Amino acid sequence: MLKQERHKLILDMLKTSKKVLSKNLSDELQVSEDTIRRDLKELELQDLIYRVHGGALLKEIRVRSYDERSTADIDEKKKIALKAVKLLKSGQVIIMSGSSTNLELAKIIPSEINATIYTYSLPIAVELSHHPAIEVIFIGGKLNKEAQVTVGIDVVNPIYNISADICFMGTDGIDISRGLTEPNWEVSRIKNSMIRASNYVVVMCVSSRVNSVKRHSVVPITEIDAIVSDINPDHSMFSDFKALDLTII
Amino acid sequence: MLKQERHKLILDMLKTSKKVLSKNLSDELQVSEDTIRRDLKELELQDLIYRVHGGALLKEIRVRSYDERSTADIDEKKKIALKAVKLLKSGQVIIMSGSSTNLELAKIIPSEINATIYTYSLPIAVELSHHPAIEVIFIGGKLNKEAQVTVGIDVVNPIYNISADICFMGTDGIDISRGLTEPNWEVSRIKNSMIRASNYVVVMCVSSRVNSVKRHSVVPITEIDAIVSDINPDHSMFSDFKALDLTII
DNA sequence: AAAAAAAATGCACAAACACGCAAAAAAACG
DNA sequence: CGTTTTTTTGCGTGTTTGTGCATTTTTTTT
Repeated sequence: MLKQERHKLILDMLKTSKKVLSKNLSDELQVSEDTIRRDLKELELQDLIYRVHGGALLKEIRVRSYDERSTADIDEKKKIALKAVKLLKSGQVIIMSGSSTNLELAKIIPSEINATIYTYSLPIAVELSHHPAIEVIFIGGKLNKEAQVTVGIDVVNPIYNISADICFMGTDGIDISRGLTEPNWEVSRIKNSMIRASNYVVVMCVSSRVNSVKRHSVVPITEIDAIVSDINPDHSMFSDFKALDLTII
Repeated sequence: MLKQERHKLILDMLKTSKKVLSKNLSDELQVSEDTIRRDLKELELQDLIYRVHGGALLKEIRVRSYDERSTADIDEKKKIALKAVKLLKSGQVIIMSGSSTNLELAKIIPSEINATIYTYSLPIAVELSHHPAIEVIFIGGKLNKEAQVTVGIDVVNPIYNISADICFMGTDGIDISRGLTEPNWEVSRIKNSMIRASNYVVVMCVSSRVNSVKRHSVVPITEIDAIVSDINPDHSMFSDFKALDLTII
């Protein structure tokens, strides 16, 4: 394995797990710890990582925007993103809704994944624009400044022409009888069309919001294929969903 | 086997496997490692591969280019933005192209201005989303990561349905006989449709680029209503434009 | 304070590299 | 067609780079 390959792998690992241990790296990459230390030294010199005793930590490239810092349940959302990223594969056509969970997902997509992603979220598009291999299609429309997503009929129409392999849908409300629900009517219509355009629908939901219902219906629960949450998929909370053949991750 | 044949094969291999080793190549292509090294050296000189000890890797597109470009002539662009902002009035429907000059303009729009702005530039949309009274319509499409704008047929079509009061157009080339020109073909088509959708067209151009011609034509000079530059509007450089009844600001 | 873990340092060695040169191959020319 | 010129290739030389190991120093843990 080439030195640069190792460097890339180390950076990718850091991106997803935020820390790496020299010991683990030497084991996984099949080189001596000395070599790993030299690698980390180089990466530190390039200002790409923050080296500490025992390994290295992720270097925060930029101070993240204010609204992101204040995001509720950010740790839970990062957990969800870590599980969801495993569903991504090269060659897929992907639709991503405009949730903060999806933003976390966008941040940790490995650089070797080569796929097409449709989104109508400004921050997700910005994040993905730094990815070397993802083709980004932004769905235009009137910008909702609060949610930083585009809304309106101009968003719904183009979605009808998409045929996606997988849809990552962030949500505020999922319930066994009422299905997927959403507080904003316009967003509910957009989410509905996104789901109808996708072969496989993954709902990402923090555990505290499972079994909550919002004002506007998006789709019945039967339209959902999988739920990714921050907690153990064997939790009793999900038993009803499992009975309906949903995959819990 | 000819040298160019090898080069092509090497590039093909790189595309599929993302890395090549000099040793393997010399074995597969039946030439000495020295020859392979010379090949790789040439390909590196053409910026097609990233050469490393032991072989070569796929060249990753640096996304930094946009940030680099946006800082060129930044003082001139701020001057232009200061002049252009005076043309903005509440109630207008505005189209903004994706230049760094327009980004500077977006930053200084007074908070009391209440207008609708169409744009296809990611950074401009992000900037405008912080404005309290501007309604932002983002024109979607495939994202060009380098310029951070959307391009393609999906951008041009929606513009035909717009009717705008004023269009702020950043440019790399304006010339009295060739009119507005643009290095990127797709962008030239988008700019053309933007101008046709607008009542009044303002071209913003740093003085050093006045009288420069790029590859693709956007519109003849007669379609332009005003030019905003960083220098004195009475400069002799503009006398020809004035004769055609263009406003110089 | 002692023990353990990790890091720095110096060294050895193999692999990969650069450079010059000459042979071979290809192209250009009369 | 043969000859000259240019390009491409392989080889010998010495140099650089990447890696692992032993030893010492530093940091962390107990």
